[in-house]
Amino acid sequence: MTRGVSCMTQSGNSNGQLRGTASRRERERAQRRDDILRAAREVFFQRGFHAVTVDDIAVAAEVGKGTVYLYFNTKETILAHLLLEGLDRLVADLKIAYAFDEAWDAHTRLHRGAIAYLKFFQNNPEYYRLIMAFDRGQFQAAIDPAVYQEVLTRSLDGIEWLERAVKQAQVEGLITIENPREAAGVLWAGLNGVLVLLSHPLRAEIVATDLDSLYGTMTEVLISGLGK
Amino acid sequence: MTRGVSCMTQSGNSNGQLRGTASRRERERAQRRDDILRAAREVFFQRGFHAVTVDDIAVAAEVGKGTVYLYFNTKETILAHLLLEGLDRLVADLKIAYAFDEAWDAHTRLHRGAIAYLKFFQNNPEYYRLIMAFDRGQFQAAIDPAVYQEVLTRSLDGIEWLERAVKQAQVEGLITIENPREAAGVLWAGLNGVLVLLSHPLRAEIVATDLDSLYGTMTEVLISGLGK
Amino acid sequence: MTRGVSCMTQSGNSNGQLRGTASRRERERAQRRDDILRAAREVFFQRGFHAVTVDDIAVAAEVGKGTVYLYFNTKETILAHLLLEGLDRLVADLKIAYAFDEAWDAHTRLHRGAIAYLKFFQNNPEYYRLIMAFDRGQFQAAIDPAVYQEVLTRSLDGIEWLERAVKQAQVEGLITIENPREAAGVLWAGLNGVLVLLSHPLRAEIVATDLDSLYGTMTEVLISGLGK
Amino acid sequence: MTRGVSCMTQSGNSNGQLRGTASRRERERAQRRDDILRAAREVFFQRGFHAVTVDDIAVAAEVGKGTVYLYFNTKETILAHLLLEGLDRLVADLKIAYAFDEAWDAHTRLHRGAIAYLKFFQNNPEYYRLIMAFDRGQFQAAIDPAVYQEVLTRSLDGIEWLERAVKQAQVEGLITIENPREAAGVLWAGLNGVLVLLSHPLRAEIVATDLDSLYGTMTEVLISGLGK
DNA sequence: CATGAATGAGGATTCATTCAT
DNA sequence: AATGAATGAATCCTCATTCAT
Repeated sequence: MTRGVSCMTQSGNSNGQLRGTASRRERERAQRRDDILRAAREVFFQRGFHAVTVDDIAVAAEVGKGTVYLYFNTKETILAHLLLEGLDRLVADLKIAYAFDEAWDAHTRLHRGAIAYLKFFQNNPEYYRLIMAFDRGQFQAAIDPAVYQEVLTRSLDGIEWLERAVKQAQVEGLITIENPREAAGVLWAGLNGVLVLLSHPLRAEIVATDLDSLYGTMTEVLISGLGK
Repeated sequence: MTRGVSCMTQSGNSNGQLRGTASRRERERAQRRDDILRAAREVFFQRGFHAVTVDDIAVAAEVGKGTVYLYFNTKETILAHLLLEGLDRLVADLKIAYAFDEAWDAHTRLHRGAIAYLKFFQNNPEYYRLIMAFDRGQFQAAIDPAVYQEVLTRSLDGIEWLERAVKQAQVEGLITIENPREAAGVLWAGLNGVLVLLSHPLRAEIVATDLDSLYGTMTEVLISGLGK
Repeated sequence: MTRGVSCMTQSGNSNGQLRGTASRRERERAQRRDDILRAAREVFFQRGFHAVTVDDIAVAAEVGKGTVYLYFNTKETILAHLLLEGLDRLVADLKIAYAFDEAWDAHTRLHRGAIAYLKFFQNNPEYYRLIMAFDRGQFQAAIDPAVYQEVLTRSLDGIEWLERAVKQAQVEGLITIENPREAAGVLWAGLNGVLVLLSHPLRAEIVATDLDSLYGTMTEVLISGLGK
Repeated sequence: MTRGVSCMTQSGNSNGQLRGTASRRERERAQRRDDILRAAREVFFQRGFHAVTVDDIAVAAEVGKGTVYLYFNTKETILAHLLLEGLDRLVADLKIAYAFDEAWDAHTRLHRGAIAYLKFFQNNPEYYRLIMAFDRGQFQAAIDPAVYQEVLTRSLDGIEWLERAVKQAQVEGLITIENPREAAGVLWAGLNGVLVLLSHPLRAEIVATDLDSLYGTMTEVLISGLGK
């Protein structure tokens, strides 16, 4: 819902229905674009960025190689759009989870946020890896600065919602630590730390613990610890 | 003699003096090997795995390109040995920090371990990134299974020391959570989560908090939370 | 009507007014064609044949890319027409200069021709380069044979006027060499040789002489030498 | 003779015989290099720079594609070396022709120089075209500045010898024009102008004159004209 | 043991041209 | 007539690895 709009490079045709040949052209363009992104998603997620050639994407999308370049300037750009896609999904999930228009208590809200993050990780492991790996290596250099900004902005949304929930928890006396940004950082770092550890086959083997269990424990430990 | 030893960076050569031409040959081999690893360390850490060619390494090591292949089968293998090197350092640091032959209380021991991990991260950011990035991407496939085992073994050392400290903390009543492995997992995940978050430029920007401060808070929160 | 006419840049359209929709269509076609040629002239002269894409031309002409191919079969054809355009201009300039309907003496006529050639070179350096470079490289193969013929025909006009002036000079005793075609060849080769040398940055640097001066000297030397 | 030495990138081993494996390596390298240059000469001269791929050169040289890049950084570099090769030959021919250690009169010397230039053109038409085309188009940008300098230097040799002969002609009263550089420019421009004209199929057709004849006439006309 | 010359598979990107609308 | 989306052939260059000396 949100994703489609926010990722569209051109358009901005928010008026829903379009009519005439111009609109059909535009719809076809959007369709092609989505075809290519879907194809890229498949092959990137399956075989990894480096192992995939632009030809592979073109074949999977059933278009010519040149067509891919008609919609995306570089291979990296395609990956960047998948990254944004993933971030969109995550942000959307978190928005629903935090639901600041609902009258929940802080404990419920924090739990819902934590659960939503875990679910996102479990349902979209490739997107999660993409988001976490972003900016590592020489990838960052090849990326449109606008995309970087976009990633930053969206990520800030997530952390700000968390911070807002933390403030509520402070009001309710659940959390006693002063600095809300630091408390939010601890929560994010702790929960994400579990995902990072267990998303890695080798480290998962070392920890030898069930993800749900460890994540749950971490949630309790953090909330408990933040409340002194 | 064993491979495990040979990848010690500052190899103690604790068996004293080797004599005769055979020993000189061996010493020269070890020297060459170290030269190459040192060179690889420099260029890999400076420019990244992909940007570096085997030629670069050979030039930096002042040996022929073929010589590099005399000591390491593939480019990936070299990186793997750097990874082991980093792990060696980390394990050595942790061993000193935990110092189970000392009669410290659990709180002190846990703190010392946490501080050692942070120091390692701050003093060897490239080694840390290498360790964390291990197994991501196409790297894992190209790696010698023996190295994988080695990494697993060493890492287990670290987690077992942590677990041992946790058990001591349970005995002393500092930690009330039942499963010591889970408690150790929470500690590792939490502390490492801070490092992961702040080792990433973009996320560091988002969190906008000082590393030492956040890491310290996390330590307190975790210990406090694990003690109910 | 004939292709030859259509490539006149400032086409005289000497057949007066065309009327009716048919004529309007035709005028519009001619207009589009000129738009494209004008655009091609700009971009080719500014950035060179190879650096320019058909898309660049289309954008500069403010037409669709397909439209370009409606008027010219290949990218090379467009260049060929620019070449003819340049040749048209040169021939027109020479015609005015030689002005065989005027009662000038041979010396004046030869001088006027020489000056006109120099002025063309100075006022239209890109056209001059185009004319001189013609047939070099792989360009010749991609060219319409009709264009080749056209170039040949026009060029012959020029040399024939020169020859006619030479014959007048023989009559007047200014030139004593027997074969008028050879004398004309010497004049053309000599004057053109100066332009070739000085139109080339590196060789201009080597010769280190002012164009006007060298050209003037050459003119005198040739006429003088041809008169024994 | 001169050429080989002056074009060698490395080496400078002017001591003739080399011994030992190091020298053999070096000789083999030089041999490979020459193989590639010879192959490039063939295919470039036959099909033109743009029509030739690096693969074509590799195949013709019977080496791998990578090997070509071991000796020359870019395709343009190869052409540049062919250009220098041609220039070397020309300069060598001119040196022999002018032979300033001989006690010839100016007329003889000028004639010998002119003839040598003509012979070079006739024996090495492709080299001549290469030299004349140099610096046109985008080629100049891709070239090593050192090569440009080299071309400049060599070319200056040629023009200086011509100038020296002109000065002798002034002393002997054969040439009365004041500025020797200008007189040399006229001679070079005139003779080269004939070659340019007749090296071009279309213009040769227009002029319709025998090269030897026109060149000879030009020589006489110029010398005669320069002497008043 | 040491070397470094040789290899050639591999891949991103461009662009002239076509053709359905 | 006009358009511009789609195509895919074409090409330069890199670099890990091998192997003869």
